[in-house]
Amino acid sequence: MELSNILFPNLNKTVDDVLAQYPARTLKEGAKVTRLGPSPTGFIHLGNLYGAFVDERLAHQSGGTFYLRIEDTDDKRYVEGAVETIINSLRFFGINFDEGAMLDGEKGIYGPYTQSLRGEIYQAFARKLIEEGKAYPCFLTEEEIQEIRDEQEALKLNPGIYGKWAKHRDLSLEEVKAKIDAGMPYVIRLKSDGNLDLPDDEIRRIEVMDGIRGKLSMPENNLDVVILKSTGIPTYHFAHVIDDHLMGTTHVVRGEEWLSTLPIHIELFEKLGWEAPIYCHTGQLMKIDEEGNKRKLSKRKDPELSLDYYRNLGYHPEAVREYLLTILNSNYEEWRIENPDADINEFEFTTEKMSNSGTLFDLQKLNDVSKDVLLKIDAAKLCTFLKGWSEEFKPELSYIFEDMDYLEKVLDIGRHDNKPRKDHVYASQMVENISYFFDESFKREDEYPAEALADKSTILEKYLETYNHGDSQEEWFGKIRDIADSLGYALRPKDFKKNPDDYKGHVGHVSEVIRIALMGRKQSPDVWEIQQILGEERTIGRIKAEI
RNA sequence: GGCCCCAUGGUCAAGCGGUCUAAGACAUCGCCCUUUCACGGCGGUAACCCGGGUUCGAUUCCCGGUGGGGUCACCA
Repeated sequence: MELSNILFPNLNKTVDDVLAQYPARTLKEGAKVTRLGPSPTGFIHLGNLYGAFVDERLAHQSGGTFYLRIEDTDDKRYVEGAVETIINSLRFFGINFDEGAMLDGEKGIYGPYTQSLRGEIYQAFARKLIEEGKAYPCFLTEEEIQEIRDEQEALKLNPGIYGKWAKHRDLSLEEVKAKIDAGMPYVIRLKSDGNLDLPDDEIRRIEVMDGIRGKLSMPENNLDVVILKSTGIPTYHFAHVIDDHLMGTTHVVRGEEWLSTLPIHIELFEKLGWEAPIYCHTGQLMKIDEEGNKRKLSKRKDPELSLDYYRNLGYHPEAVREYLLTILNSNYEEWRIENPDADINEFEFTTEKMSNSGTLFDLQKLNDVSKDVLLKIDAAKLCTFLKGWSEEFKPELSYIFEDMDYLEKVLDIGRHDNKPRKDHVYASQMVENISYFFDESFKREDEYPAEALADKSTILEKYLETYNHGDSQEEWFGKIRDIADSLGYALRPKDFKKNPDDYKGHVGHVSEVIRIALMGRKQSPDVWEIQQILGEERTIGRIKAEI
């Protein structure tokens, strides 16, 4: 009896069967096939988005294919509904898949696109490797492996199962059979040809051209890594190699944390007789916290790293997209300045222009980018965006959306001048910014200026007396100047600054009184414009209330 | 600790041996515009990690160090 039959008694699928199911892709010149392979933990973070953007751009810019593969080989981590979350989150940011796992099943002929459904495929290849003597069953228990590790540590050797430490490498057929009959669990390990126990200059090195980093040189792999777990499920390493080959991936984009396992993957490709895809190892994403201190974005649990964090605050997806592109490709920002209105798709994204060192996530930069992005979005769309955000995160703010025409005017204040206002940054900031436009949220936030406090009521009374809602902006301000003048305020701030003793204050203080009465704050866009939107009734009402 | 990646101002970064008394953007500071704010304009502060080479000449190439990061699982 063959070893492979003992190990895979019920496996009918052969490698040839599998290969026949996966024809090579017919791609036009230069077309790239990329993939996103998230594990379904239900947690997507900025780093995933960052990588996904690279994948998406590379594929769609070249007329290639971008597909979604669910890498659920770690059963402990599966979270219900995670796939939907992944797809929806990415869609929100404008990233759509052409193939692979979809909301309504699967699309494409290279499936199944969920690794847990591909068990026989991996097993078929594992069996082939065993038949060729390139892999073997290993019965080492957790305790035994720990003992090996301890011993290696004591000897100051690199830990791991390799060389003479790979004790089950050459088990006889009988030994294997006996252990299996005894019910011992086992894994399948790669039988690595690598040898690192050599003088430095004799160690074989692998050389790989990385799409982002250029030439990479590192010692070959020597570890007998697990390719099939005792459950028969493959490890990431094995699944990656099999899937990306079968599914015709041309470019594998992943974080630099994978760099150190690259030799494993290269050996696996060699053992299987396949050509490896082009690897693109991106730098890590880090961040600056609110206090301005820098800190690296830690692994998975950092809530500030969650995409939801930015959704919650209400960043517009276009803004996040634009920002990510500016840190993704060093020449993007320049291009954007030269082509302020060009479609994002017109920018030619290249891996060569990608930064290969860790990038600090800069919230201030995001905000700055966001201001410009939001300026280009017309008010009606902003309303829709704001409404969508509110419905999801701030339903209590529904009163804002009762009159969408009103909201549209509010959001559009000062946006069409030569020097347009850039008040809008993100949704939660916006609703806070415009809160005084709604009686439900209008409140006095600032104090009246000391210079004009004594005249407050007088100013407001006079303002009311002469108020005419139909006044032009010039007429309107002329009246304020009259009030200021009659009460002893300088008409020009400079005069007041020069001779502060000659005046109570200046015209700015007078209009500040009006501004606070109307808006409750001393900073706002142009008062006249706001009054036009507020309407006569509400304007007069607020003035009266403060007298 | 072994191995690997990375290294220009506070941040993101141009630069790929001379054009660098080192670009730009964000942040910051000052001035201007101005009835506030925002916008905008002008200007300022601020950097090639260190040490050796190679070279007529190094920010740029090589080596070493230092620093930061990653990785050493039946997780991805």
